[in-house]
Amino acid sequence: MSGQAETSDDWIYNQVFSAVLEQRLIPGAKLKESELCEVFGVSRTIIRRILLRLSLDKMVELRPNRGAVIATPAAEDVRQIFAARRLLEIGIIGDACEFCTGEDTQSLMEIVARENAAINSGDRSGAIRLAGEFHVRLAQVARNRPIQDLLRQLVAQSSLALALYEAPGHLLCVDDDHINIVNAVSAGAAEKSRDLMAHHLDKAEAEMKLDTPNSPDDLKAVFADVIEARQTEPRQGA
Amino acid sequence: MSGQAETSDDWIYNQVFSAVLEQRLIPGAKLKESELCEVFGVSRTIIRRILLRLSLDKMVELRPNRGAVIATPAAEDVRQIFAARRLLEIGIIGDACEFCTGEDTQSLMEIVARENAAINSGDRSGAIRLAGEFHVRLAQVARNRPIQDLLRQLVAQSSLALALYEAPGHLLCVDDDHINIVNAVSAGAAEKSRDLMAHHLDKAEAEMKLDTPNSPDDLKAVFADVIEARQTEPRQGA
DNA sequence: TTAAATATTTTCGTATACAATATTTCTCAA
DNA sequence: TTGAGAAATATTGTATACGAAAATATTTAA
Repeated sequence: MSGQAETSDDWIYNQVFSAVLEQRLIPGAKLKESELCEVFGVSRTIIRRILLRLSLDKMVELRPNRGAVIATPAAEDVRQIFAARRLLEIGIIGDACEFCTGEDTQSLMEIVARENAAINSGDRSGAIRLAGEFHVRLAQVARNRPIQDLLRQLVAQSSLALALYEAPGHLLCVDDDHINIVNAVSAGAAEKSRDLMAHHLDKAEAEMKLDTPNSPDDLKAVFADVIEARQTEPRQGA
Repeated sequence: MSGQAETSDDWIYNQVFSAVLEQRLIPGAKLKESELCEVFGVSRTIIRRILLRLSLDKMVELRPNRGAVIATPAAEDVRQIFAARRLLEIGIIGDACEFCTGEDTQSLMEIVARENAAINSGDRSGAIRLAGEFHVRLAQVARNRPIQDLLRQLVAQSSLALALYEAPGHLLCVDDDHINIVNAVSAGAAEKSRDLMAHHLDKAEAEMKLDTPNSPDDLKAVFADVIEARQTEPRQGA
Protein backbone atom coordinates (compact mmCIF):
# COMPACT_ATOMS: atom_id res chain seq x y z
CA MET A 1 0.00 0.00 0.00
CA SER A 2 2.45 2.65 1.15
CA GLY A 3 5.18 1.05 -0.96
CA GLN A 4 7.80 2.01 1.62
CA ALA A 5 10.23 -0.85 2.24
CA GLU A 6 10.36 -1.77 5.89
CA THR A 7 13.70 -1.42 7.62
CA SER A 8 14.92 -4.09 10.00
CA ASP A 9 14.35 -1.66 12.84
CA ASP A 10 10.76 -1.07 11.85
CA TRP A 11 10.14 -4.77 11.52
CA ILE A 12 11.27 -5.50 15.08
CA TYR A 13 9.40 -2.46 16.37
CA ASN A 14 6.21 -3.62 14.68
CA GLN A 15 6.60 -7.14 16.00
CA VAL A 16 6.67 -5.87 19.57
CA PHE A 17 3.97 -3.30 18.87
CA SER A 18 1.66 -6.00 17.49
CA ALA A 19 2.34 -8.24 20.45
CA VAL A 20 1.15 -5.44 22.72
CA LEU A 21 -1.90 -4.70 20.58
CA GLU A 22 -2.85 -8.35 20.62
CA GLN A 23 -2.20 -8.57 24.35
CA ARG A 24 0.39 -11.30 23.94
CA LEU A 25 2.51 -8.91 25.97
CA ILE A 26 0.60 -7.56 28.93
CA PRO A 27 1.35 -4.74 31.37
CA GLY A 28 4.22 -5.53 33.68
CA ALA A 29 5.82 -8.09 31.36
CA LYS A 30 9.61 -7.82 31.53
CA LEU A 31 11.51 -7.17 28.32
CA LYS A 32 15.02 -8.47 28.88
CA GLU A 33 17.45 -7.05 26.38
CA SER A 34 19.46 -10.22 25.93
CA GLU A 35 16.34 -12.27 25.25
CA LEU A 36 15.11 -9.83 22.63
CA CYS A 37 18.59 -9.97 21.08
CA GLU A 38 18.29 -13.73 20.69
CA VAL A 39 14.73 -13.59 19.40
CA PHE A 40 15.47 -11.08 16.69
CA GLY A 41 19.10 -11.96 16.05
CA VAL A 42 20.56 -8.50 16.54
CA SER A 43 22.82 -6.82 19.06
CA ARG A 44 21.76 -4.84 22.09
CA THR A 45 22.42 -1.61 20.21
CA ILE A 46 19.40 -2.28 18.02
CA ILE A 47 17.18 -3.59 20.78
CA ARG A 48 17.87 -0.59 22.98
CA ARG A 49 16.90 1.70 20.12
CA ILE A 50 13.60 -0.13 19.70
CA LEU A 51 12.94 0.02 23.44
CA LEU A 52 13.55 3.76 23.43
CA ARG A 53 11.03 4.24 20.63
CA LEU A 54 8.48 2.12 22.45
CA SER A 55 9.04 4.05 25.66
CA LEU A 56 8.40 7.34 23.87
CA ASP A 57 5.14 5.78 22.69
CA LYS A 58 4.39 5.08 26.37
CA MET A 59 4.08 1.40 25.62
CA VAL A 60 7.10 0.35 27.64
CA GLU A 61 8.50 1.84 30.78
CA LEU A 62 12.27 2.24 30.95
CA ARG A 63 13.38 1.94 34.56
CA PRO A 64 16.98 3.12 34.92
CA ASN A 65 19.28 0.20 35.66
CA ARG A 66 16.27 -2.04 36.16
CA GLY A 67 15.26 -2.89 32.65
CA ALA A 68 12.20 -2.38 30.49
CA VAL A 69 8.67 -3.55 31.19
CA ILE A 70 5.40 -3.19 29.34
CA ALA A 71 3.78 -0.04 30.69
CA THR A 72 1.03 -0.11 33.30
CA PRO A 73 -1.04 3.03 32.74
CA ALA A 74 -2.69 4.38 35.88
CA ALA A 75 -6.41 5.02 35.98
CA GLU A 76 -5.83 8.75 35.56
CA ASP A 77 -3.67 8.05 32.50
CA VAL A 78 -6.51 6.06 30.98
CA ARG A 79 -8.96 8.89 31.55
CA GLN A 80 -6.59 11.27 29.78
CA ILE A 81 -6.06 8.79 26.96
CA PHE A 82 -9.78 8.57 26.33
CA ALA A 83 -10.27 12.31 26.73
CA ALA A 84 -7.58 12.80 24.10
CA ARG A 85 -9.14 10.20 21.83
CA ARG A 86 -12.51 11.90 22.04
CA LEU A 87 -10.97 15.24 21.15
CA LEU A 88 -8.98 13.81 18.24
CA GLU A 89 -11.41 11.35 16.77
CA ILE A 90 -14.47 13.54 17.04
CA GLY A 91 -12.40 16.49 15.89
CA ILE A 92 -11.17 14.93 12.68
CA ILE A 93 -14.17 12.90 11.62
CA GLY A 94 -15.56 15.91 9.81
CA ASP A 95 -12.45 16.00 7.61
CA ALA A 96 -12.71 12.24 7.18
CA CYS A 97 -16.23 12.74 5.81
CA GLU A 98 -14.93 15.35 3.42
CA PHE A 99 -11.91 13.46 2.10
CA CYS A 100 -13.16 9.87 2.18
CA THR A 101 -12.59 8.21 -1.21
CA GLY A 102 -14.08 4.99 -2.52
CA GLU A 103 -10.80 3.29 -1.79
CA ASP A 104 -10.89 4.52 1.80
CA THR A 105 -14.41 3.21 2.25
CA GLN A 106 -13.46 -0.16 0.83
CA SER A 107 -10.43 -0.44 3.09
CA LEU A 108 -12.46 0.46 6.18
CA MET A 109 -15.18 -2.01 5.24
CA GLU A 110 -12.63 -4.76 4.89
CA ILE A 111 -11.18 -4.09 8.30
CA VAL A 112 -14.63 -4.21 9.89
CA ALA A 113 -15.43 -7.44 8.05
CA ARG A 114 -12.24 -9.08 9.26
CA GLU A 115 -12.89 -7.76 12.75
CA ASN A 116 -16.32 -9.37 12.86
CA ALA A 117 -14.93 -12.60 11.48
CA ALA A 118 -12.33 -12.60 14.24
CA ILE A 119 -15.00 -12.06 16.88
CA ASN A 120 -17.16 -14.87 15.52
CA SER A 121 -14.26 -17.30 15.42
CA GLY A 122 -13.30 -16.44 18.99
CA ASP A 123 -10.02 -14.79 17.95
CA ARG A 124 -9.80 -12.24 20.69
CA SER A 125 -6.28 -11.00 19.84
CA GLY A 126 -7.17 -10.46 16.23
CA ALA A 127 -10.37 -8.67 17.11
CA ILE A 128 -8.60 -6.24 19.42
CA ARG A 129 -5.90 -5.52 16.87
CA LEU A 130 -8.40 -4.96 14.06
CA ALA A 131 -10.58 -2.69 16.19
CA GLY A 132 -7.50 -0.53 16.79
CA GLU A 133 -6.58 -0.65 13.13
CA PHE A 134 -10.03 0.65 12.28
CA HIS A 135 -9.63 3.77 14.36
CA VAL A 136 -6.15 4.50 13.03
CA ARG A 137 -7.23 3.93 9.43
CA LEU A 138 -10.13 6.31 9.95
CA ALA A 139 -7.72 8.97 11.18
CA GLN A 140 -5.66 8.40 8.08
CA VAL A 141 -8.66 9.34 5.97
CA ALA A 142 -8.65 12.77 7.59
CA ARG A 143 -5.17 13.41 6.12
CA ASN A 144 -3.43 14.85 9.14
CA ARG A 145 -0.17 13.10 10.04
CA PRO A 146 0.45 14.53 13.53
CA ILE A 147 -3.04 13.61 14.64
CA GLN A 148 -2.85 10.19 13.04
CA ASP A 149 0.46 9.44 14.73
CA LEU A 150 -0.79 10.42 18.17
CA LEU A 151 -3.94 8.40 17.69
CA ARG A 152 -1.83 5.37 16.78
CA GLN A 153 -0.12 5.70 20.15
CA LEU A 154 -3.35 6.26 22.02
CA VAL A 155 -5.00 3.23 20.47
CA ALA A 156 -2.06 1.07 21.48
CA GLN A 157 -2.23 2.46 25.00
CA SER A 158 -5.95 1.73 25.04
CA SER A 159 -5.06 -1.89 24.43
CA LEU A 160 -2.90 -1.85 27.55
CA ALA A 161 -5.69 -0.15 29.45
CA LEU A 162 -8.11 -2.84 28.31
CA ALA A 163 -5.82 -5.57 29.58
CA LEU A 164 -5.59 -3.83 32.94
CA TYR A 165 -9.08 -2.58 33.57
CA GLU A 166 -11.47 -4.54 31.41
CA ALA A 167 -14.48 -5.69 33.41
CA PRO A 168 -13.78 -9.35 34.19
CA GLY A 169 -15.79 -11.83 32.20
CA HIS A 170 -16.46 -9.19 29.60
CA LEU A 171 -17.44 -10.93 26.38
CA LEU A 172 -16.31 -9.97 22.95
CA CYS A 173 -19.45 -9.36 20.95
CA VAL A 174 -20.26 -7.98 17.54
CA ASP A 175 -21.86 -4.61 17.54
CA ASP A 176 -22.62 -2.35 14.62
CA ASP A 177 -20.76 0.74 15.82
CA HIS A 178 -17.86 0.45 13.39
CA ILE A 179 -19.97 -0.40 10.37
CA ASN A 180 -22.36 2.45 11.16
CA ILE A 181 -19.45 4.85 11.37
CA VAL A 182 -18.09 3.75 7.99
CA ASN A 183 -21.48 4.25 6.45
CA ALA A 184 -21.92 7.71 7.91
CA VAL A 185 -18.41 8.79 6.93
CA SER A 186 -18.58 7.51 3.38
CA ALA A 187 -21.95 9.23 3.01
CA GLY A 188 -20.32 12.45 4.16
CA ALA A 189 -22.67 12.81 7.12
CA ALA A 190 -20.42 14.81 9.43
CA GLU A 191 -22.87 15.49 12.25
CA LYS A 192 -24.14 11.92 12.33
CA SER A 193 -20.67 10.39 12.32
CA ARG A 194 -19.58 12.70 15.14
CA ASP A 195 -22.46 11.46 17.29
CA LEU A 196 -21.75 7.84 16.50
CA MET A 197 -18.08 8.21 17.33
CA ALA A 198 -18.82 10.05 20.57
CA HIS A 199 -21.11 7.29 21.75
CA HIS A 200 -18.75 4.59 20.62
CA LEU A 201 -15.84 6.02 22.60
CA ASP A 202 -17.97 6.61 25.68
CA LYS A 203 -19.08 3.00 25.53
CA ALA A 204 -15.51 1.76 25.21
CA GLU A 205 -14.37 3.73 28.25
CA ALA A 206 -17.43 2.70 30.26
CA GLU A 207 -16.56 -0.96 29.73
CA MET A 208 -13.60 -0.52 32.02
CA LYS A 209 -13.53 -0.63 35.78
CA LEU A 210 -11.01 2.11 36.36
CA ASP A 211 -11.14 1.83 40.15
CA THR A 212 -10.12 -1.85 40.33
CA PRO A 213 -7.16 -2.76 38.15
CA ASN A 214 -6.89 -6.50 37.53
CA SER A 215 -3.15 -6.40 37.55
CA PRO A 216 -1.61 -9.55 39.03
CA ASP A 217 1.04 -7.60 40.92
CA ASP A 218 -1.34 -5.32 42.76
CA LEU A 219 -1.94 -7.63 45.70
CA LYS A 220 -4.17 -5.18 47.52
CA ALA A 221 -6.56 -5.23 44.59
CA VAL A 222 -6.41 -9.02 44.27
CA PHE A 223 -7.19 -9.52 47.96
CA ALA A 224 -9.54 -6.57 48.35
CA ASP A 225 -12.26 -8.86 49.80
CA VAL A 226 -9.90 -10.29 52.41
CA ILE A 227 -8.90 -6.81 53.49
CA GLU A 228 -12.50 -5.76 53.83
CA ALA A 229 -13.43 -8.89 55.82
CA ARG A 230 -10.56 -8.35 58.20
CA GLN A 231 -11.53 -4.77 58.82
CA THR A 232 -15.13 -5.54 59.84
CA GLU A 233 -14.36 -8.76 61.69
CA PRO A 234 -10.77 -9.55 62.75
CA ARG A 235 -9.96 -13.20 62.05
CA GLN A 236 -10.97 -15.85 64.58
CA GLY A 237 -7.61 -17.00 65.96
CA ALA A 238 -5.23 -14.94 68.13
CA MET B 1 8.35 23.36 39.94
CA SER B 2 8.23 19.80 38.60
CA GLY B 3 10.86 18.75 41.11
CA GLN B 4 12.11 16.06 38.73
CA ALA B 5 15.91 16.08 38.49
CA GLU B 6 17.08 16.40 34.92
CA THR B 7 19.10 13.51 33.54
CA SER B 8 22.18 14.17 31.42
CA ASP B 9 20.23 12.92 28.42
CA ASP B 10 17.40 15.34 29.01
CA TRP B 11 19.82 18.19 29.44
CA ILE B 12 21.46 17.62 26.06
CA TYR B 13 18.08 17.05 24.45
CA ASN B 14 16.78 20.32 25.85
CA GLN B 15 19.87 22.20 24.74
CA VAL B 16 19.29 21.15 21.14
CA PHE B 17 15.56 21.64 21.46
CA SER B 18 16.02 25.19 22.70
CA ALA B 19 18.49 25.94 19.93
CA VAL B 20 15.82 24.97 17.42
CA LEU B 21 13.10 26.95 19.21
CA GLU B 22 15.30 30.01 19.25
CA GLN B 23 16.27 29.45 15.62
CA ARG B 24 19.95 29.22 16.41
CA LEU B 25 19.67 25.96 14.49
CA ILE B 26 17.72 26.43 11.29
CA PRO B 27 16.27 23.93 8.82
CA GLY B 28 18.93 22.12 6.84
CA ALA B 29 21.67 22.60 9.44
CA LYS B 30 23.84 19.50 9.67
CA LEU B 31 24.24 17.80 13.03
CA LYS B 32 27.50 15.92 12.86
CA GLU B 33 27.72 13.29 15.55
CA SER B 34 31.38 13.80 16.35
CA GLU B 35 30.91 17.53 16.79
CA LEU B 36 27.99 17.06 19.16
CA CYS B 37 30.15 14.56 21.06
CA GLU B 38 32.80 17.22 21.57
CA VAL B 39 30.30 19.92 22.48
CA PHE B 40 28.58 17.87 25.15
CA GLY B 41 31.50 15.69 26.20
CA VAL B 42 29.80 12.33 25.70
CA SER B 43 30.19 9.41 23.36
CA ARG B 44 28.29 8.78 20.15
CA THR B 45 26.05 6.32 21.96
CA ILE B 46 24.43 9.18 23.85
CA ILE B 47 24.31 11.56 20.92
CA ARG B 48 22.66 9.01 18.67
CA ARG B 49 19.99 8.44 21.29
CA ILE B 50 19.27 12.16 21.45
CA LEU B 51 19.12 12.39 17.66
CA LEU B 52 16.63 9.53 17.57
CA ARG B 53 14.39 11.30 20.05
CA LEU B 54 14.59 14.53 18.08
CA SER B 55 13.78 12.71 14.86
CA LEU B 56 10.66 11.19 16.43
CA ASP B 57 9.69 14.75 17.35
CA LYS B 58 10.13 15.59 13.64
CA MET B 59 12.69 18.20 14.53
CA VAL B 60 15.60 16.46 12.88
CA GLU B 61 15.65 14.26 9.84
CA LEU B 62 17.74 11.11 10.04
CA ARG B 63 19.03 10.26 6.57
CA PRO B 64 20.43 6.71 6.55
CA ASN B 65 24.21 6.74 6.21
CA ARG B 66 24.11 10.47 5.51
CA GLY B 67 23.74 11.96 8.93
CA ALA B 68 21.20 14.12 10.72
CA VAL B 69 19.95 17.55 9.70
CA ILE B 70 17.43 19.93 11.18
CA ALA B 71 14.11 19.11 9.52
CA THR B 72 12.70 21.14 6.66
CA PRO B 73 8.92 20.77 6.86
CA ALA B 74 7.15 21.03 3.51
CA ALA B 75 4.31 23.50 3.01
CA GLU B 76 1.77 20.68 3.33
CA ASP B 77 3.37 19.61 6.61
CA VAL B 78 2.97 23.13 7.92
CA ARG B 79 -0.70 23.19 6.98
CA GLN B 80 -1.22 19.94 8.87
CA ILE B 81 0.74 21.25 11.83
CA PHE B 82 -1.50 24.28 12.10
CA ALA B 83 -4.64 22.26 11.48
CA ALA B 84 -3.59 20.00 14.34
CA ARG B 85 -2.80 22.97 16.57
CA ARG B 86 -6.22 24.47 15.93
CA LEU B 87 -7.89 21.20 16.82
CA LEU B 88 -5.83 20.72 19.97
CA GLU B 89 -5.61 24.24 21.32
CA ILE B 90 -9.21 25.17 20.63
CA GLY B 91 -10.29 21.75 21.84
CA ILE B 92 -8.64 21.96 25.23
CA ILE B 93 -9.05 25.61 26.08
CA GLY B 94 -12.44 24.83 27.60
CA ASP B 95 -10.78 22.50 30.08
CA ALA B 96 -8.09 25.10 30.67
CA CYS B 97 -10.82 27.57 31.65
CA GLU B 98 -12.26 25.02 34.04
CA PHE B 99 -9.03 23.96 35.73
CA CYS B 100 -7.05 27.22 35.71
CA THR B 101 -5.77 27.99 39.22
CA GLY B 102 -4.36 31.24 40.51
CA GLU B 103 -0.91 29.77 40.20
CA ASP B 104 -1.55 28.89 36.56
CA THR B 105 -2.71 32.42 35.83
CA GLN B 106 0.32 33.89 37.49
CA SER B 107 2.68 31.63 35.57
CA LEU B 108 1.03 32.47 32.25
CA MET B 109 1.12 36.17 33.03
CA GLU B 110 4.80 35.99 33.76
CA ILE B 111 5.55 34.28 30.47
CA VAL B 112 3.63 36.94 28.57
CA ALA B 113 5.43 39.69 30.47
CA ARG B 114 8.82 38.21 29.67
CA GLU B 115 7.75 37.73 26.06
CA ASN B 116 6.83 41.39 25.69
CA ALA B 117 10.05 42.43 27.36
CA ALA B 118 11.97 40.31 24.86
CA ILE B 119 10.14 41.90 21.95
CA ASN B 120 10.80 45.41 23.24
CA SER B 121 14.48 44.74 23.73
CA GLY B 122 14.80 43.26 20.26
CA ASP B 123 15.49 39.75 21.54
CA ARG B 124 13.94 37.83 18.69
CA SER B 125 15.12 34.37 19.84
CA GLY B 126 13.78 34.88 23.31
CA ALA B 127 10.47 36.17 22.03
CA ILE B 128 9.95 33.14 19.79
CA ARG B 129 10.83 30.73 22.56
CA LEU B 130 8.55 32.41 25.08
CA ALA B 131 5.66 32.54 22.63
CA GLY B 132 5.99 28.79 22.23
CA GLU B 133 6.30 28.31 25.97
CA PHE B 134 3.05 30.19 26.43
CA HIS B 135 1.09 27.79 24.24
CA VAL B 136 2.59 24.72 25.87
CA ARG B 137 1.98 26.07 29.37
CA LEU B 138 -1.61 26.78 28.46
CA ALA B 139 -2.01 23.17 27.34
CA GLN B 140 -0.59 22.09 30.66
CA VAL B 141 -3.42 23.90 32.41
CA ALA B 142 -5.89 21.62 30.65
CA ARG B 143 -4.33 18.61 32.43
CA ASN B 144 -4.04 16.21 29.53
CA ARG B 145 -0.56 14.77 29.03
CA PRO B 146 -0.91 13.22 25.58
CA ILE B 147 -2.30 16.44 24.16
CA GLN B 148 0.29 18.54 25.92
CA ASP B 149 3.14 16.40 24.60
CA LEU B 150 1.93 16.56 21.02
CA LEU B 151 1.45 20.31 21.28
CA ARG B 152 5.01 20.65 22.53
CA GLN B 153 6.19 18.97 19.34
CA LEU B 154 3.90 21.01 17.13
CA VAL B 155 5.04 24.28 18.67
CA ALA B 156 8.65 23.36 18.02
CA GLN B 157 7.84 22.43 14.46
CA SER B 158 6.05 25.75 14.09
CA SER B 159 9.33 27.39 14.93
CA LEU B 160 10.98 25.56 12.05
CA ALA B 161 8.10 26.54 9.80
CA LEU B 162 8.52 30.16 10.81
CA ALA B 163 12.20 30.07 9.91
CA LEU B 164 11.35 28.63 6.52
CA TYR B 165 8.25 30.50 5.48
CA GLU B 166 8.04 33.70 7.48
CA ALA B 167 7.24 36.65 5.25
CA PRO B 168 10.59 38.39 4.71
CA GLY B 169 11.04 41.61 6.58
CA HIS B 170 8.31 40.62 8.99
CA LEU B 171 8.69 42.60 12.16
CA LEU B 172 8.30 41.32 15.66
CA CYS B 173 5.66 43.43 17.31
CA VAL B 174 3.76 43.33 20.55
CA ASP B 175 0.13 42.42 20.24
CA ASP B 176 -2.38 41.70 22.97
CA ASP B 177 -3.44 38.22 21.83
CA HIS B 178 -1.64 36.30 24.54
CA ILE B 179 -2.62 38.60 27.38
CA ASN B 180 -6.24 38.59 26.20
CA ILE B 181 -6.22 34.82 26.18
CA VAL B 182 -4.86 34.61 29.73
CA ASN B 183 -7.55 36.98 30.90
CA ALA B 184 -10.35 35.05 29.23
CA VAL B 185 -9.06 31.70 30.50
CA SER B 186 -8.53 32.81 34.08
CA ALA B 187 -12.02 34.33 34.02
CA GLY B 188 -13.35 30.96 32.91
CA ALA B 189 -14.81 32.41 29.71
CA ALA B 190 -14.71 29.31 27.53
CA GLU B 191 -16.48 30.64 24.45
CA LYS B 192 -14.52 33.87 24.44
CA SER B 193 -11.16 32.18 24.84
CA ARG B 194 -11.98 29.73 22.05
CA ASP B 195 -12.61 32.65 19.69
CA LEU B 196 -9.47 34.44 20.73
CA MET B 197 -7.36 31.33 20.24
CA ALA B 198 -8.90 30.58 16.87
CA HIS B 199 -8.12 34.06 15.59
CA HIS B 200 -4.66 33.99 17.08
CA LEU B 201 -3.74 30.76 15.32
CA ASP B 202 -5.22 31.87 12.02
CA LYS B 203 -3.16 35.03 12.22
CA ALA B 204 0.01 33.09 12.96
CA GLU B 205 -0.48 30.82 9.96
CA ALA B 206 -1.41 33.73 7.71
CA GLU B 207 1.88 35.41 8.47
CA MET B 208 3.65 32.74 6.48
CA LYS B 209 4.15 32.58 2.75
CA LEU B 210 3.69 28.86 2.31
CA ASP B 211 4.19 28.97 -1.46
CA THR B 212 7.66 30.53 -1.36
CA PRO B 213 10.02 28.95 1.15
CA ASN B 214 13.00 31.15 1.93
CA SER B 215 15.30 28.20 2.27
CA PRO B 216 18.76 28.85 0.85
CA ASP B 217 18.92 25.41 -0.75
CA ASP B 218 15.75 25.69 -2.77
CA LEU B 219 17.28 27.31 -5.82
CA LYS B 220 14.04 27.35 -7.77
CA ALA B 221 12.51 29.56 -5.11
CA VAL B 222 15.56 31.79 -4.89
CA PHE B 223 15.62 32.31 -8.66
CA ALA B 224 11.86 32.34 -9.17
CA ASP B 225 12.07 35.68 -11.00
CA VAL B 226 14.71 34.38 -13.42
CA ILE B 227 12.58 31.35 -14.20
CA GLU B 228 9.55 33.50 -14.89
CA ALA B 229 11.51 35.87 -17.14
CA ARG B 230 12.92 32.97 -19.15
CA GLN B 231 9.49 31.49 -19.68
CA THR B 232 7.93 34.62 -21.18
CA GLU B 233 11.03 35.67 -23.13
CA PRO B 234 13.83 33.16 -23.79
CA ARG B 235 17.17 34.81 -23.20
CA GLN B 236 18.78 36.81 -26.01
CA GLY B 237 21.80 34.70 -26.98
CA ALA B 238 21.66 31.32 -28.78
C1' DT C 1 14.04 -21.54 61.24
C1' DT C 2 14.52 -16.74 60.43
C1' DA C 3 16.99 -12.65 59.30
C1' DA C 4 20.84 -9.99 58.35
C1' DA C 5 25.19 -9.77 55.87
C1' DT C 6 28.02 -11.05 52.27
C1' DA C 7 29.27 -13.11 47.89
C1' DT C 8 27.87 -14.26 43.31
C1' DT C 9 25.55 -13.71 39.18
C1' DT C 10 22.93 -11.21 36.13
C1' DT C 11 21.63 -7.09 33.70
C1' DC C 12 22.20 -2.53 32.41
C1' DG C 13 24.87 1.94 30.74
C1' DT C 14 28.57 3.89 28.17
C1' DA C 15 32.53 3.95 25.38
C1' DT C 16 34.94 2.14 21.72
C1' DA C 17 36.47 -0.87 17.80
C1' DC C 18 35.63 -2.19 13.27
C1' DA C 19 33.02 -2.60 8.98
C1' DA C 20 30.12 -0.34 5.52
C1' DT C 21 28.92 3.69 3.23
C1' DA C 22 29.48 8.63 1.76
C1' DT C 23 32.22 12.44 0.72
C1' DT C 24 36.20 14.78 -0.54
C1' DT C 25 40.58 15.20 -2.74
C1' DC C 26 43.69 14.12 -6.17
C1' DT C 27 45.22 12.74 -10.76
C1' DC C 28 45.17 12.90 -15.52
C1' DA C 29 43.37 13.37 -20.01
C1' DA C 30 40.59 16.20 -23.16
C1' DT D 1 40.49 25.05 -17.12
C1' DT D 2 37.00 21.43 -16.89
C1' DG D 3 35.33 16.79 -16.06
C1' DA D 4 35.68 11.86 -15.12
C1' DG D 5 37.61 8.33 -12.49
C1' DA D 6 40.36 6.63 -8.57
C1' DA D 7 42.43 7.01 -4.12
C1' DA D 8 42.12 8.92 0.36
C1' DT D 9 39.47 10.65 4.02
C1' DA D 10 35.64 11.15 6.89
C1' DT D 11 31.18 9.68 8.74
C1' DT D 12 27.79 6.56 9.89
C1' DG D 13 25.95 1.71 11.52
C1' DT D 14 26.52 -2.31 14.36
C1' DA D 15 28.65 -5.26 17.56
C1' DT D 16 31.17 -5.83 21.56
C1' DA D 17 34.04 -4.95 25.77
C1' DC D 18 34.05 -3.30 30.31
C1' DG D 19 32.57 -1.00 34.46
C1' DA D 20 28.44 -0.06 37.47
C1' DA D 21 24.26 -1.19 39.46
C1' DA D 22 20.72 -4.39 40.74
C1' DA D 23 18.93 -8.95 41.65
C1' DT D 24 19.82 -13.38 43.39
C1' DA D 25 22.05 -16.91 46.06
C1' DT D 26 24.77 -18.18 49.93
C1' DT D 27 26.57 -17.95 54.37
C1' DT D 28 26.45 -16.93 59.14
C1' DA D 29 24.55 -15.56 63.55
C1' DA D 30 20.79 -15.32 66.56
